[in-house]
Amino acid sequence: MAAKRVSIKDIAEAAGVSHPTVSRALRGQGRVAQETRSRILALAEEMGYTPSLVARGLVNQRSYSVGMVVTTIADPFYHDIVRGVEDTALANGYTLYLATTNVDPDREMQVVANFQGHRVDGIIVASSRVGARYADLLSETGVPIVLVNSHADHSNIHSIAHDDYGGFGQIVQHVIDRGYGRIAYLGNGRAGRAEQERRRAWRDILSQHGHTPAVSSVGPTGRQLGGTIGVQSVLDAAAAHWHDLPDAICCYNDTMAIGALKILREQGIRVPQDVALTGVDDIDMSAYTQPSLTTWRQPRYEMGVQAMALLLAQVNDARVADARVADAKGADDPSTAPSPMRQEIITHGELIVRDST
Amino acid sequence: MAAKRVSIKDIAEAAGVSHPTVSRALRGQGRVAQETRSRILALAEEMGYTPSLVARGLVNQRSYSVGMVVTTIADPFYHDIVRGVEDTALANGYTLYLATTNVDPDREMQVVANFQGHRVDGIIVASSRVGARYADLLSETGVPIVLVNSHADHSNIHSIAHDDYGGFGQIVQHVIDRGYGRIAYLGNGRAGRAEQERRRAWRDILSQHGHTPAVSSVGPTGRQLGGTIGVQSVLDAAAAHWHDLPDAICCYNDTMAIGALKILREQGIRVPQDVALTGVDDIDMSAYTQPSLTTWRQPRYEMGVQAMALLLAQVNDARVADARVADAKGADDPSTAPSPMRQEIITHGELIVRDST
DNA sequence: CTGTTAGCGCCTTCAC
DNA sequence: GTGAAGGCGCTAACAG
Repeated sequence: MAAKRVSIKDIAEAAGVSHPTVSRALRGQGRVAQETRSRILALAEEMGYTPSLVARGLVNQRSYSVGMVVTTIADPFYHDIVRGVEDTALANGYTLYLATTNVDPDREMQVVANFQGHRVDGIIVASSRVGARYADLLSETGVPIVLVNSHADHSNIHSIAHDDYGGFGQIVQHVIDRGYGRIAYLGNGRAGRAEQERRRAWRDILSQHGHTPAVSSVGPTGRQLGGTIGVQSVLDAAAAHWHDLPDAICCYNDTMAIGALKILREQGIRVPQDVALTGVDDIDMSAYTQPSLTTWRQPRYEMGVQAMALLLAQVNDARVADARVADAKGADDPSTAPSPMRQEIITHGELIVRDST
Repeated sequence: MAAKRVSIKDIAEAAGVSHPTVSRALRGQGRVAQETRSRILALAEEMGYTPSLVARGLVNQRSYSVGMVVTTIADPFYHDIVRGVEDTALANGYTLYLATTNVDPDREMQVVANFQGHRVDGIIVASSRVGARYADLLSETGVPIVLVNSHADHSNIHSIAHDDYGGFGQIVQHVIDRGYGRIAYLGNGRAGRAEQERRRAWRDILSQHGHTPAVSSVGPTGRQLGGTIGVQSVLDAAAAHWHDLPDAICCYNDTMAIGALKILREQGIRVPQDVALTGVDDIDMSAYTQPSLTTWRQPRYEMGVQAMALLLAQVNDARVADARVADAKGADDPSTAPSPMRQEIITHGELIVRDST
């Protein structure tokens, strides 16, 4: 039933001109008589014309779309990143393909293959583990790539990350400043780089202050359930090592801390009187828990914006490079080859002190 | 630098055959000699060929992509819906464009325009208010549409919704069964159909039991902050009407209930001893609050799956219809016109009783 | 079984 | 200023 989509040919016919003229008029490029143009524009409007980005993409060799892969959108950490990416994409005329993978390698492959099939102009991977793991695969597709909170040594893969080491260090420092001595770490067994950085920060800061980073554990996931399971291990380890409760537990993220909070409550352990607790991410919920959570806030939205900006820069660079290659065809001077300097942006967050410490 | 993308022409040349043959071999359609085919397949693999869905889409008049618009992915309610849609899309060879709009009409328009530009094969709108509002706009694009938790009277717009009236009724019934008498409702001033249904259920069930649905209010948003602000209004209204606290407050959703919980706690009001509290959605967090939240769980993932299934059915129907029209060109018998019966699927959830009642 | 021709909707030279 | 070709990568007819 759907009325046949109107094309520039239809408009051309209706206006009594040729398609190229319509094309020029619509895009405001090339010379077109003022009168002709306005007539065409009116006609296009009236006929309900929408340019086909797929046809346009075919000739221009760009799809005006980018693919984004995240592990899961259920993790509040990614919400703002996606928002930042989306807003920036939209503002630049790009539409966003979004795919979630749950750290499933097969799914990841399929998704990237899909993106390639659709000839996305770039891919953003926000997935603390998968990104690094599939860097090779991603890199050989030839599509510009930006990694969020992950990194790879490939020269054509840029990245934007948060200073997890510094941030978590400040949390641990804060806890020490508050006077807590026996400080445990509850990590996320499923995370990659971020987990390593945070654990390392915990160890280093503690050592610098003469404390022993002896008690730590990991939960099976970075979600509430992972927190409940992990905190029990921490308590057990603390009992074994200190024959007592820890003074504080620094968690991988807020969500795990909230899981931990539940277990502590159930065991009659008061926070922060008996045990202090911290998270990371400053998710919405952290201000509403009982007690509210001391945490660390990354500039997530900005990270998303910058990730997309970085991608756009690459896309445009690639086009410039292509043009250059095309111009210089035959005369292949290696010095004209594009030099894609790998760029890595590091962002910094801020400490949010609440009632749990 | 990116090596020129390999096309079927390149493969054809390498294999010493023509492109159409390569095309046939790759798709396993039409007759191709066993030997030729395997040679082509090997070559394609070796040369790293990926079919261009944009070129294919241009000739087939389908993009193998669908657009999904949600108000925000920060609302846990949408996570599973998106997952369901995405999984189903992927399983059927579709890739998903995702756009968030924050109930902003302009944004909504721009996003839909983008989708049209990319010639998506269908659009899913999960946005309790916007969907209904822009039904006209959406409908005239001629693209198959499925509304989630919203509805429109256009014959070509299908929808899938949850039985909010029945579900919320069961929550209220549960609260009554628990013996609470003065039952207030805390709504979401930003929501559309769902808000109306839930409020109506609250009113009806109360009336049926001889209670007066006198005290209610709305928060400015459906998030925690909306809950904090809204619950204060409810308390004020209760004080004015009953000169006392309400016995129970039924909230629009879990997130608002969590906001409310914080205010109640700050005012020394115990849940559920002084006031019982309920939410809707059964978000992850609801099992981890203090006390844990009695709530209602919709089959969200299934809703997403069905929404996509409904869309696929429409897409295929449309194609069948197009074919029929093409066959019958000239002989325009109105009885051969496709009859798109509007389909509306209603799903049902389940009550989750926890400690807040 | 395979090659030729044509065209999806658009843009980009190039003549006129 | 405008129109006439040609082609992006692929598929759908038809020949052979």
